[in-house]
Order: sequence, then C-alpha cells, then structure tokens
Amino acid sequence: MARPENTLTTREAGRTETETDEETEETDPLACPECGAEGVRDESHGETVCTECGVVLEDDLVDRGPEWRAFDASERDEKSRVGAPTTGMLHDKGLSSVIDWKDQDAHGAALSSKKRQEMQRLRTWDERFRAQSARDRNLKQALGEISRMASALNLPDNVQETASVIYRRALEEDLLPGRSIEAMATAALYAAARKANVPRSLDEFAPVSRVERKEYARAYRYMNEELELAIKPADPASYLPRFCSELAVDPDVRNRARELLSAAERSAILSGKNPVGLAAAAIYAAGLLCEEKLTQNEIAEVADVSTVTIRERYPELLDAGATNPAAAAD
DNA sequence: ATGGTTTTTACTGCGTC
DNA sequence: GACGCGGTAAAAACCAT
Repeated sequence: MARPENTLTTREAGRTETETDEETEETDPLACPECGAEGVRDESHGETVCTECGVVLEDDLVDRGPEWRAFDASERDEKSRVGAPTTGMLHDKGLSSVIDWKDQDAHGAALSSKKRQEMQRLRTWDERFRAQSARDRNLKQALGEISRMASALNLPDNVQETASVIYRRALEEDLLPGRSIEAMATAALYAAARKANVPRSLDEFAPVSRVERKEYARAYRYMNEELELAIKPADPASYLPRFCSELAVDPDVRNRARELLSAAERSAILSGKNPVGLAAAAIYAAGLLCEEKLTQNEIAEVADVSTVTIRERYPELLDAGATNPAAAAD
C-alpha cells in the first residue's frame, strides 16, 4: 500500500517540467489554451481554472504565507494569522514560579484570614494562567504542523484556518489526552480539507504526517464523533479536478466524468464505495467514451487506488450513465 | 468479537503493438 | 517480450452490530 516513492513531489504526468522557473513568474492571468479565456484563481481549491471550459490551468499553488511559528525575538503581531493572539505574556517556558500552598508569609508567620482568602484567589488564577500557557504551547506546535502539512499537500489557507479552529475545539474539549498532538493535528487538517470540499484521501497524509496512518485515522474518527463535525461523505466529483489536471486530460473527459458521477448518484450506486475509486473509475469511463486513451494504470497511479477497483467500478458507472442520460444541469 | 462488504494483492490468460 | 485489460481467489481493511 504505502508506495515507496514520494507521490507528492513527483507530479509530472506528461507536462513540461517547470523546475527552475517557479518563482520568476508571478501574477499573470494564465490564458486557457482551449478557448482563450483567462483563468481564474480559485484559492479555495488551490487551482487556477478557466472561466469558460473549466480546465485546470495550474494546480500546484504553493502556500507562500509565513509559518505561524516565528521565533524572532520581536514577535510581530501579524504572525498570528491563525491561532491564539500572542500577548507576549503567556509563554513562561516552564520557568515561572508557583504560589506556595502554605498559608504563611515569608517569615513563617500565619496569615490573617483576609490574607488567606486573597492568596487562595491568587493561587486559583495562577493555576488558570499555567493551564492556559500549556495549552497555548500545545496549540502553537499543532498549528505549526498543520501549516507544514497543508503546504505540502497544496491545501489553501482557508482549509488551514478551518483546521486550526477544529484543533482548538478539540483542545478545549480535552480530547487530547491519550492522543498525540501530531495525530490530532493531522486529523484536524484532514477533516478541514473534507469540509472545504478539497478532500485529500487518508493515504495522502501518510507521507507528510509524522505519525502512522492508523493513528491519525483513529484520531479523526474520535474527533468527528466528539465534536460532531458532521462531515458529509466526500463527493467523488471533488477529486476530479485534481486527478484530471494531473493526468493532463482533455476537459471533455473531465466533464464527462462529472456527468457519469452525477448520473450514478441518482442511481444510488455510490454509497459505501470509496469515493476516490469512483472518481478514478469515472475518469477511465469518460476516457473510453471520449476516445482518449487513458490506461487504468496511470489513473490508478494518480488516484492511488488499484486497477482492480477501477475495473470493478467503471462498468457500473457506464451503466448508470446510459440508463440515466445526461444531467439536466448543463 | 463478529460478520458482511469493499479493496488490495498476486496471479492468470488473452490480444496487440 | 512488454503492455493493456479482464478475470479470479485469498488476504486485508473497513464498518456496523
């Protein structure tokens, strides 16, 4: 299952290598090779798509935003793009003192009852402060991880922010004990990506997360349960743009695949099936219909499913597409 | 824990380039 | 011969109970 090569960095799929000139070109509105219309940058999907025909012109938009974690001595305010506001008061680095529990003054003399009450209050606040601080460090580390992974997976900013909100909720509801920060951070990001309709499969997190797939998968389930995130099952169609542009296929194929999927949705073929596999099969089926030669193998490669799965699914999709002719949504 | 479903792995034969 | 494709059986993974 875990394939040895890093699938993240090796996205070529037939397109020309653009290794050296990545930073040189900046904000030029790419023109669509098909219809000439200009592309529109779709931040939430991390892609640039053509307004006319929907071709993905560019999809590896890199998040060049600053890392949340900035260790500069001069802590800037703008660095907290996400997460807790930095007040500069919180991070005691574990060195702060604790208010003693003994009701004595510095000379060992007992305190008056009024003083005692006052000290009690101070202790309470000291505790709260301490807890707050530990929490903040936790959050900080998690957000750093989320940012790193989001960037590696080409997930846009808003997903990152959603992830941090989710993580913060998990933290507030004490879901962390017994689970690693890493696992929860990964789970939060996974959830956020799905919520934003730019899903990445669980497997895709394996190379970028620092914990085992099993671990963050479990963290996700737990979190989903406890926080009642109400995440709908991933829509297979939401994988299409990414896969299609990675395969550099004709936009026709992509649209065809989308139609097949919505037809299949009506026929209720989809439930219980792996959405990634369905998307892959839809692309293959669409390739057949459009007479564009796409092998099961190359699709299986980019989608990270087996060819068997594609074989298993695509006849069903063709079936549904035939009996349930084109969606009226054109 | 258990059983049912889906996916994967590994192996097969067949046809084509 | 390599490759694409389809079929299969057994193992693994997943999910609800």
